[in-house]
Amino acid sequence: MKDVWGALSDGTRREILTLLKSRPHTAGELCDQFELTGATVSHHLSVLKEAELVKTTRRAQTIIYSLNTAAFQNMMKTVSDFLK
Amino acid sequence: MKDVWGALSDGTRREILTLLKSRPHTAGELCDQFELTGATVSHHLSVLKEAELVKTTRRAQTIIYSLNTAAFQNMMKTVSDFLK
DNA sequence: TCCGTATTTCGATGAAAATCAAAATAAGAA
DNA sequence: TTCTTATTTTGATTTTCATCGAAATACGGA
Repeated sequence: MKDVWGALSDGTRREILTLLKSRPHTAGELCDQFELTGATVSHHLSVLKEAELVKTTRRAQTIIYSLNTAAFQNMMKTVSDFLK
Repeated sequence: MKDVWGALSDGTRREILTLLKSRPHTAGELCDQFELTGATVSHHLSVLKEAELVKTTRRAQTIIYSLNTAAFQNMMKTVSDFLK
């Protein structure tokens, strides 16, 4: 049950977000970018999903992950409000 | 060797930053706000310092911690650039 | 120099998180 | 329904992190 800060604290998860920035990816495509097992990448994806930093849609057997830009906007607002 | 995201992933450290938002505090004053030992709070302060989220000045025996607002600005810029 | 206060560093411990291999689930095709 | 592919879940292991008590350091005052 991770919040957005916890989700961002891991380097692999930040790399995943960077990949998703260019375009949506399937779980398998993301997997291929790392020297990690599918189980591990799937775990990171679930943390990102829990924090609502990514969204998913299913197409046949594949699950497509994409950025939830709203979450980033919220984060910026949080930081911006903090500084006031 | 924690970065800004790692530093923000801990709730106690975020509370420390909130306290520092109102005014600078000595290490001892910050300590008094938590049910944690001085050693533990000192550890959290060192993580925040490493991430450059706080600055310190020494006055006699006491060390005064204050927010480094520039780091927050940088963070906002990073997130903002990411979304472009 | 010796003492007291403030803070940090060290070494150990328990809890949380990352990771893997293997089993389970989901969906479409044969 | 059985097979294949894509992905997740489970259970175990390893690694990282928060935490503590005790020892060490830094500084100013007597």
